[in-house]
Amino acid sequence: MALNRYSNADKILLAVDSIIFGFDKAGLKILLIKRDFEPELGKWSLMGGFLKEDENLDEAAIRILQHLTGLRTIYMEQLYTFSKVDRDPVERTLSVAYYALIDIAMHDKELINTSAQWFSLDKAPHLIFDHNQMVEKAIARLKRRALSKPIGFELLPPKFTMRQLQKLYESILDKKLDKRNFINKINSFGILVRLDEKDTNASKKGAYLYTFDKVKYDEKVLEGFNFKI
Amino acid sequence: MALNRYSNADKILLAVDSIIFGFDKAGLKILLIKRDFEPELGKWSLMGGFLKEDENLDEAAIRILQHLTGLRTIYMEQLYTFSKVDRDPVERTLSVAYYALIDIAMHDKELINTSAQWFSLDKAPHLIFDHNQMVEKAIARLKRRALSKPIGFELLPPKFTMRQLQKLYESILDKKLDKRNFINKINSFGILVRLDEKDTNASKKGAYLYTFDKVKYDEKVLEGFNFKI
DNA sequence: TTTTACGAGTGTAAAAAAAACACTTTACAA
DNA sequence: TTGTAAAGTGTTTTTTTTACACTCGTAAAA
Repeated sequence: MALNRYSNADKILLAVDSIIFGFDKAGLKILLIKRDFEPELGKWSLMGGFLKEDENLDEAAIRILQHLTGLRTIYMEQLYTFSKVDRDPVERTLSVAYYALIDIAMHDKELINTSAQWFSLDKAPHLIFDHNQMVEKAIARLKRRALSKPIGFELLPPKFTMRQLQKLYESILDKKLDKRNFINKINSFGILVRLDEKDTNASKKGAYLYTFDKVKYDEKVLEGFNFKI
Repeated sequence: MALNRYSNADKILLAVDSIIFGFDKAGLKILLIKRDFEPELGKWSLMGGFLKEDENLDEAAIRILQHLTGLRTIYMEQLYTFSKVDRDPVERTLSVAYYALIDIAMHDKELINTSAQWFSLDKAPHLIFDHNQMVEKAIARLKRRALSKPIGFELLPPKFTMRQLQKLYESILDKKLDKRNFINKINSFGILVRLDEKDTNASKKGAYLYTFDKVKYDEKVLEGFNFKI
């Protein structure tokens, strides 16, 4: 009886596809790869691979990303499982989408796959299968996340200016923010530490550098906040 | 090459398990079933079954629920995919969890499976496998949902009193609310229509009955709101 | 050497939203 | 007629959010 229940059931291929968000001076970007195998050879796609019998999904997502790009990302989170019957023309395949956050400048040297490329969100090409839908869902999730938890630790360099953090929020929320209100709000969370150093890349006067107070940052990640701005 | 990519990959069993939330006078409940097959025969479990080759996950979730309980639910939503390698002792199985919302009184007659039973959240038994973890995640999701979108259409009878709606929010958020503030807030969304009828079940004076203005309700589901209360 | 240009930094007042709060009404039952 | 139990109803206070403009410091250009 037990064996029947299980043995009657269909076994199915499981893909894991990841939306890799990166951030640099120019804004928020996603990492795409040019497919080097059929079907859809030469088309752009998310980073993806198949789940193995002996690993869980989180492990697969990390393994695939590492293998395809060399990147060891800091933050990955499961997004949604896509299951349309004909989503993959070759064979019935479900795909569990993950999204990841990384600081582009920091990890650029790790990138080993030359067919991988960063695209800003508005200039990204059409993707294979249902990957565009996955990206949309990831953007929506990232937006919600940015409003309810601190974000940036994974996307910014270890030291960053207030304007970089503001720009990050602006690219995620796709909306200009008032700089005074932004600073006041961020400071009210107590997750930043202002250093005595300044960054003079972007201005002659120089801008204070900040780091995250990781303890308070992690507290806020757990408890959440209301970033209504 | 193409065939290789796919044919090297492992195929895996996919379960679909559903957390069914129901609401009645006594509060928020979940529907559990006593397993009638091994392993874990006789233990309590979520409603579950296996995904078939020719259906997508949403379809499977609906089919399984209908088959096990007779219930035709109004609202189902994918929650998360659980993938620990040894989560099912019989065989490697992934499970995609769904959660559903239904009005208990309305659908009680549909319930055909006598081993299915409603439990209030705090009195629910230990469940098999990782099902308790699924329930926790579903409760957290439902809470977030209640704060960002109207909820209740699927859980309440067609006509309901303001106190029933408040009680629903209170059981989801697990927190007492002030009745005047609640009414003011709900009214500000404009999703309710007050009828001339009164319900005298709970009080001698009788309480006004309301219905949802489905058009405005659906608008608010789409645009979301901030129910900070 | 003075002027210009550019981003950095800073605080307050007005408006909106949320929270706190208590008494009256109704109708049935005792 | 009196007691009881739930329904209904607004205002004030507090908190949060928004709007808004000038000075500072430095490097480059005049």
